[in-house]
Amino acid sequence: MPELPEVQTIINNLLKQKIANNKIIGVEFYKTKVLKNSTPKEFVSFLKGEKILDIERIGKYIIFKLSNKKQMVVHLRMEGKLFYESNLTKPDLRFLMLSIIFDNKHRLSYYDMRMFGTFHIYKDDKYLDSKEIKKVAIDPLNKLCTGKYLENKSKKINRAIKTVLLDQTVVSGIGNIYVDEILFRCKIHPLTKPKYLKSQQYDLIAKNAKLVLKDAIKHKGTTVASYKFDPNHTGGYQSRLLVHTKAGKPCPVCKTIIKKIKVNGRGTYFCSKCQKQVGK
DNA sequence: AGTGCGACCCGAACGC
DNA sequence: TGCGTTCGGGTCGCAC
Repeated sequence: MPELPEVQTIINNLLKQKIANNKIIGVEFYKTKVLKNSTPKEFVSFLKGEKILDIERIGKYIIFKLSNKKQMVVHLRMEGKLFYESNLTKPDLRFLMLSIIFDNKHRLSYYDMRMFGTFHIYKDDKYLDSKEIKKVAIDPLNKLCTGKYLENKSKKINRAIKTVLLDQTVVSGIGNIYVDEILFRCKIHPLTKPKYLKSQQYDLIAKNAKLVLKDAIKHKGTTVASYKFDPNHTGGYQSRLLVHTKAGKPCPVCKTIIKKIKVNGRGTYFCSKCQKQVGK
């Protein structure tokens, strides 16, 4: 699932392919369900004639900065894919939602098996006031995302620490894969309530979040289901996962068999020996 | 205000 | 083999 490292990799890859500064000449629609605040007609007239100047990330949202102070905000949810390509990606054709066509004959195509992704369009930086972007808390890679910050933000929440770290209004960009990896490295049980965690454990969460997420970006994200950052490339971080998807396998630290439980409905992997639950 | 949970969606995985 | 059922994932919105 695209989380912070996957979204960042997709952006890096689009910019590397020099998507910027080509003029948009049209849009082909195959399904229109992903358009959230425009009709297809409005969407195409909004984009036509504009250029993508830059691409940024806010949490798991992708912000396309367009000419004439326009912005297109995309969220991939679980299965969304953005490919900059000269031809449509054949095996994925049945999941093709739309293609934005450029004057160099290339296209930015959106594929989504689940049709869960979202496209919003805004002018004059109004995306910053939109309800989806306003909710996004500090980025875990930000220097200001410290143990102290996480502690202050979490301590009044009476939910499992895993659920808290997945809450995008607490800290943004972390999803179900990386939260398991971060908590394992911190030796914190995913069901632990924030009030039972010490300040130094919050410091550890802040530190390991940066470490894991940066390392995952370095390896171009994690492919456990279908994530690809372009039609021919999957991520590489799956080979570095320590607990996520490892149920039944030995813990890389103590050889105890990794368990899988549900936390707030999410599949959760952890080592019951390394990650002891404190309090209830 | 904080919390819990169903809805969204449908291919893949699973069970019989 | 082939059918039906369940699962999962991020986020929203509603009920308590």
